[in-house]
Order: sequence, then structure tokens, then C-alpha cells
Amino acid sequence: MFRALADATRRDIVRRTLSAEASVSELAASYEMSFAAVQKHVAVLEEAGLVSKLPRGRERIVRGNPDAIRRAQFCLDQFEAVWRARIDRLDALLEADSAQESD
Amino acid sequence: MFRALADATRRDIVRRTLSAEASVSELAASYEMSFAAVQKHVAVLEEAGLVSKLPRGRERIVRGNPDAIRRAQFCLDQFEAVWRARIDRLDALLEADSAQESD
DNA sequence: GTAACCTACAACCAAATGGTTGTACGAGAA
DNA sequence: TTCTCGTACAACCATTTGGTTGTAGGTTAC
Repeated sequence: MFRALADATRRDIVRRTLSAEASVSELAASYEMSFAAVQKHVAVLEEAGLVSKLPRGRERIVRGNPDAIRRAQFCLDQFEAVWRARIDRLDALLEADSAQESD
Repeated sequence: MFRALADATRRDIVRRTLSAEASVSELAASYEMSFAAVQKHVAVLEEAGLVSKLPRGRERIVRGNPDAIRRAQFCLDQFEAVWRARIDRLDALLEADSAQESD
């Protein structure tokens, strides 16, 4: 999923379809690459669950999935939590140290 | 930077060095791959600013950079903001619609 | 029905990625 | 000093990635 977000074009597609759904060809018109290339990007995003594609007439409407974004946020939050736990440990060490000094 | 986080081994290195700094060889001992491979992963993380490497005697101490994590969080927060803006627009449309009905 | 449009998918290609081994070098330990 | 350890870096390899073109199948419009 981070792998899916690793490409700038794909991040842009996510951003865009999160704000307003669009057909694959509408998306493709925005980028300096072939239709097939954009189609592949959408497929990667869909497989990662960042986007869903539903048929409407002869087009496929691409829609960003906010839940997937929140899952990525959760992952980064865990990183922050690990970091804060480290700081807490250091604080505890310092406190134990000054307590020892006052003995 | 999302590209740097796209690899599971690298995410683990970030998590680990965020919680406690470690030398490159200490990190390398944890993974089922060669020292050189881990070294490359650390280099990728360093280039992405997710980690910093400082010499201590004959080893290089790797330390996770919490600021970089916050920058990634900020990026995902922007995605959420775009999403919420879309919902707000839809709400406004619905409200305008019901106002028209009551005419 | 036929033409035009949107999409899916295969085949192909260059470059990047993730891994390996081997060599070299600086810093500590014996 | 010499040996060992930790690191850096180059060369190489297989696979994946990001892109292309071409072909084929459905849907809508005329």
C-alpha cells in the first residue's frame, strides 16, 4: 500500500478521486502519458484498496477510498507512538538518575 | 520518501531506530539478508531523510528521524482534508437542493 | 447496423529495485 | 604491528516497475 503511494502520479490520482470521482479516461486526459499507463496506475491503486472502480455505462468510475488513507495514517501513528515511548524511557532514566543523586 | 517506506524491511528499520538507535551491523544481524543489503536499505532511508547516520568509533549509529514521519503524516492529512472538503461540498449541494424544494 | 468511444489486456522494452559477492579501507583490540 | 571488526563501494544478476503500442470487446450515439 505504501508501495502504491510511492508514485507521484498515483498519489495525484488518489488525491483527485478522493475529492471527486472520475472515469479512467478523464483521469488519463490529465497526465502526459498513454491511456494504458494511467489504466495500470489505477489497477495498482485498486489492488492496494486505495481506490475502487465501478462500472457506469461504458466507463469505469474511479473513487478514492478514505478508509485506506486512514489505515496508512494509523501505521504512521504507530511510528510516532514508538518514538514517544522511547522519549518516555529516556525521561524515566533521567528521573531515576536524579533520584539516585539525591540519595 | 513514500518510496523509501514502501519496503517492509525499511519500515522495520525505521520503527526500530525510532525506538532505539543501532549500528548498521546490529541492524543487519536482525534480517535474513546480507550486510550489504541492509547497508543499502539504510542508505535509501538516509537519502529520504527518514534516518540519520553518525559515526561512533568504527561503527555508524543509525537513528530514526521523527520529523520525517510527521511530514508523511502531514501528507496523508492533506488527503483527508481533500476528502472532507468533498463531503462538505456534497452537504452544501443537498442543502441548496432542499432550499429549492421549499420554494 | 455502424461508427465512435471507453476499457481491458497482452507483448514488449528500458530503467529501477533488491539482492548477491568481492574488494578495500579506517578504527580498535591483541 | 598485526589482526579483526564495521563499513563503504563496485560489479553483477534477477525481478519488478513504469512506460509503450497493438488488439479485442462492450456500450453508447448516429
